[in-house]
Amino acid sequence: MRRTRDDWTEIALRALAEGGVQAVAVEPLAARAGATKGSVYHHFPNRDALLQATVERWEREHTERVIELVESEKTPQDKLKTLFETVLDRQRKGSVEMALQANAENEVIAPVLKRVTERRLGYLTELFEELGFDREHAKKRALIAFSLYLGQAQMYVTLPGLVEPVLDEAVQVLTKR
Amino acid sequence: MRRTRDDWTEIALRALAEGGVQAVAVEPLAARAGATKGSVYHHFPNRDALLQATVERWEREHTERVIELVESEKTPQDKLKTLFETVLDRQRKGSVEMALQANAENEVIAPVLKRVTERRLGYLTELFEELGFDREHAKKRALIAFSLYLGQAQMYVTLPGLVEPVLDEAVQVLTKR
DNA sequence: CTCCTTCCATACGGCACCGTATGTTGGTGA
DNA sequence: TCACCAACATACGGTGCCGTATGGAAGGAG
Repeated sequence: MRRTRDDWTEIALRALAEGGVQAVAVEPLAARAGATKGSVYHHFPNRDALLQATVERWEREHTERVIELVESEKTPQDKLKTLFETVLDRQRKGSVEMALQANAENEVIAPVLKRVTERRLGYLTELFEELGFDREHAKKRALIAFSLYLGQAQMYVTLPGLVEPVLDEAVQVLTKR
Repeated sequence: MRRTRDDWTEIALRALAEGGVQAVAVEPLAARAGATKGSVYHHFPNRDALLQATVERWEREHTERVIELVESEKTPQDKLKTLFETVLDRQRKGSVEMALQANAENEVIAPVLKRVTERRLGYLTELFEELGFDREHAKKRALIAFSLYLGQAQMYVTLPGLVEPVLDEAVQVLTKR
């Protein structure tokens, strides 16, 4: 069976979601794919290059996806709620997002995470401006909302089951002037 | 130079803060301490036992510390603000807290993290009850506040500098009914 | 002093993963 | 159909860490 570069990033992406950055390792991945590392090293110069291609693929494919999903809602409140709900859905089967957050200081991951975060903060800022906040306050709310998003995701790892019942309250708190 | 069990957990604690769970490794730690792993394995049966003793020491020494610090403030608002401010201080030199959060699914770390989180949520719930919320809403606010705490800490890793200006707003948002 | 326990160094084997070097195959164009 | 090249497999050496086995030093109890 022949494999392309994209095949490997896809396999790596799955491993990343399930086992974290550590699981993106050449030999285990190759074994899992029924191949040998000879194939991987044919497509990538080294492990970091594979990791980088993988997280950049994730960046392309998933960054806008959350925003698109959220944008399908009508009211800003519903958009916010949808945002937080995706947190729960995503974390269930293990998520790439949390795997990256857990390794935010990795030199390959850091720039990707930075770009994605800034993109999302920008979007959230617009959202709060729609809600009638001036730019300054909208920025602050956006940061608070995104921090809350991250925190909820983390909490879901530590103490699942506590997060769900709190979503409406969170949205209310965030949108109240 | 003779070393005690506590000496090793102290060294491990420093490594944990600076390099994460991965840095709590027998051989590097021994080298760093100017000893050999013979010493470590004399005091601990294996690496996991060292890690466990280390995080449990952290639990004993640092869990209550945050709460005590926060309790020194007068008004509930000030307490909340102090809570968020400690996030910033702590993260600067690398923190044990974030190292644990990044490895929340580690079987040694998970139970410790769970206990600490529940303890803090309990405290926060009381705090919101002081603020006049009924128990039900206080619980929700506590969860929101703690999620925000975690998220801010994580954001501080990814995009430092954005967090500071937002603290007052966060407190206002959280305490508004 | 001497014995005995505690503490530790040294030396070893083992595992998991990285990266390289080189041989092998299967498809493709001329 | 043959020559070539991309796409592998295989085999090897290297590194970092784990854990064990064993002998030696250092300090207190007698």
